[in-house]
Amino acid sequence: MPPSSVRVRFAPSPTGALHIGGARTALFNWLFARHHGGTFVLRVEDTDQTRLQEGSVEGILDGLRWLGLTWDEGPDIGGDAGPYYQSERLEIYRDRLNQLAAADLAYPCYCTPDELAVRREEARAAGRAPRYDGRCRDLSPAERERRAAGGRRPVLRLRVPGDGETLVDDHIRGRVVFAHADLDDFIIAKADGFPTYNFACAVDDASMGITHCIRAEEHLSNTPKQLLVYRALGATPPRFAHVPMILAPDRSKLSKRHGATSVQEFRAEGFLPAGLVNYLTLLGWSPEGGEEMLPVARMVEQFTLERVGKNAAVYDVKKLRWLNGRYLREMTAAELVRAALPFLARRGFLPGAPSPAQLALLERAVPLLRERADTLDELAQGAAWFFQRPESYDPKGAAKHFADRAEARARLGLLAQSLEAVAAPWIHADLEAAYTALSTEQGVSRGALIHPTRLAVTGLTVGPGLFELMEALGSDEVLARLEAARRWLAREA
RNA sequence: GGCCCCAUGGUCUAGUGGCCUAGGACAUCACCCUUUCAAGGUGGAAACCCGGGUUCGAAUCCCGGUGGGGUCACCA
Repeated sequence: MPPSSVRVRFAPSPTGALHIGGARTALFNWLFARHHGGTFVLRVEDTDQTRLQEGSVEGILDGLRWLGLTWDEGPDIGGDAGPYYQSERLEIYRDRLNQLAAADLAYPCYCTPDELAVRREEARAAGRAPRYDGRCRDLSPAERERRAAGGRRPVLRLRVPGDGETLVDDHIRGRVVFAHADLDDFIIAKADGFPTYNFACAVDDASMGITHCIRAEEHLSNTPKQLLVYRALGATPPRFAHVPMILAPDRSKLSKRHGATSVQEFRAEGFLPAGLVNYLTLLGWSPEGGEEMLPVARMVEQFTLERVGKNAAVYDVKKLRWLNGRYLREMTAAELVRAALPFLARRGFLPGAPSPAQLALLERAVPLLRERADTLDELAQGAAWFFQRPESYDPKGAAKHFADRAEARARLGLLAQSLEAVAAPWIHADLEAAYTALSTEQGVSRGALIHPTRLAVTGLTVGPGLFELMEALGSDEVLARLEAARRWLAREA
């Protein structure tokens, strides 16, 4: 793909974790940039000093990296359009602010937040739109001076034309018209001198040469304001594309009470970056061929804004799990071992730094385990029998397969005997042959041998194929567990 | 409440006036496979929000209604 002039950005505010909605927005921007051979810029929108959260930027960058969404310019790597923290771009805003004030395109407003809040409430109560009433709009220089002398720090408001309208030509939604009458003179600089979102965003997108602004739909109604800023500044706006929101299963905005919402949480639950990325891609976008599972390269190749839908998508963890499970099953045993290690350690099955022998053991178990796991944590969970001997036997299973204690004990003894005759290291085919022979010899079904064994060895009634399981565990361990089960049966009899 | 966006099965979606007896995927149900559980395979049930237009013909275009969402901060 030839390099192009496409420049897009993801501009998170460091007030928390990387939310899946934000991750999806970042992903679409990234996909768009990569598809067009353009540039993906990361910019930190930290103009609200009161809402900064310790470690948030690191968390967000980390989440993005984990997902594989690499950026070409950003806070940590710099770039020609820097700095990439808005808090470091104050001189730029100051300059533009002065420019607008000098041209009387913006004016100082001395109303306090409290006064504004009161008036807003009054308006709301009276059924009127809670908009700024413009009382500082035409203050004379003398009046301004008087208020300033009174100790009031003004904010700066953009002078919005009272009539006319602003057209947003959205790449996804088409032409959306906003009447200026519905807008008010919004604040572009706070009393502390920091710019507000609508101003900083426009200034930065313009000065950073952003060509396409791809963001969540919640920003659509901000767009006319930003367009007004561009106009006042005499700058050319980017092309806008507002992607649909991601909603919770009850169609409300996604929040904590809906379970995992941040990328970090999904990561901690054992989801794979490939699974999450693939799922997120399918939320609001669909490939031409309709395939569900796409490697990143294919997404990049296929991604266009034309195929982004308009309706909000309800996030469905079931499908995420299904996709994740498919990616899990596509990994090699070695990759899976490495990925599962932290989860195994967290459950106390393995030390954080396992020995080569433990690793080798694990590599034998993982192919068995992954067939019934959709996440890394589920895989770890399913590995319990592998690392620890059963402390008890599943009650329902015991009621069925250990009903007659004496008989079960005898049968397990018989089983142990014939297993001892199988040459170590065990191969599952040999084990199966031994079971088949014994079942013929004893005149019982294979199941009558298999089920009690499984219960004795794992304590469970469900799990991987018994013979593969025993092969992975090894003769010493299996025999020891069989013996332990017989002792238990003797005790319980 | 004002403004704005949206509307295909439970969920994600394909569909851009005839190819639609509306396709795919997840979930669900049944069956098959089978030593259990999964995985896998096969099959089933399941949708164009409603009402008006336009048109020979509408899921597709227009209008209205309804419903959902977003936004109206010195947050982003």
